[in-house]
Amino acid sequence: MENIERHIELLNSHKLRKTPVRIEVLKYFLEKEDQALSHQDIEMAMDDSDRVTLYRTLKTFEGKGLIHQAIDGSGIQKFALCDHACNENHHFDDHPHFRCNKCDKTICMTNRIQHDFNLPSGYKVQSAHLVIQGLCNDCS
Amino acid sequence: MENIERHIELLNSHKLRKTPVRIEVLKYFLEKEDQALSHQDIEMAMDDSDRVTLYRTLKTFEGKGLIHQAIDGSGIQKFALCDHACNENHHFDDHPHFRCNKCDKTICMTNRIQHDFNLPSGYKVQSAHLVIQGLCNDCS
DNA sequence: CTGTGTGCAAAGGGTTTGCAAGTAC
DNA sequence: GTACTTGCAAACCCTTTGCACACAG
Repeated sequence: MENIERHIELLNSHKLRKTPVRIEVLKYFLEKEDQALSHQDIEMAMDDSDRVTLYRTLKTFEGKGLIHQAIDGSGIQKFALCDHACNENHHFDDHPHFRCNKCDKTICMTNRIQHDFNLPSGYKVQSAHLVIQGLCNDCS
Repeated sequence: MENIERHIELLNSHKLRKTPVRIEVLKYFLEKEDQALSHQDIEMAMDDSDRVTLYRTLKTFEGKGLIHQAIDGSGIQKFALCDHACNENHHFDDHPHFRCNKCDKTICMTNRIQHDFNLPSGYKVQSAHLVIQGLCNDCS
């Protein structure tokens, strides 16, 4: 499919109405595909749109498995596009996130996190998140 | 030194006044030594004490290198006691944190995080945090 | 005694809720 | 037409700031 139509495909496949706000938000995520975006990042990129609507849009997207929260140590909620394997029941976002300490950009990395932690007995692993902080190539 | 006097030792060595609030907060951290505690956790454990004072106490402790923020993916700030090697200039908290998805308890693990990430060129690592989520021994 | 810490009140900022009007399908 | 979405206002946190009084050293 054409990249220009991916947002339509994604909304369809997740059974979401194709409203102007959702299209605009999703297009922005696709444009910044490897990045995790904060509410503020997105809000600034939108034409006008209401803050509240954006909160609800993100919550809806998250609930439908279109985006997931990325842990990056900034203390701020950030969201990133899920990959194709995700749906509303299962998220597979076990890749590391790199956050730049200078420009605060957060990038989703592609390698998988190794799950061989030696936990005390009785502990069960369900997911793991690796956050790497440092300087990105623009800032180093 | 006696364990019962560790809070006094710690306040002395970090050049902090031994006020009742600080002693009570620090005692609680020592009691929960391997855990990362939220503001709320601590507030509930205090006898009465003011919310604002607790914010300031935690900020002071963090500034002096007595505690550090732990990233656990809960979205809430949590703090854990620094180990002996930490001071106001350097924190060495590169151990994984385990958060229980059921009881929300966060535990500091003892093993070190491996720093052999293969980052794209131009990227510089300054710190890394590993968050493991699942069920703790009480909840599994 | 002096500088720091505490507690109260109030301000600030981000997030959520309620509701009426608008829109996708 | 119906159910979902949007935008505005207001409520609701949590966190920070200002200031006068209290207290550690």
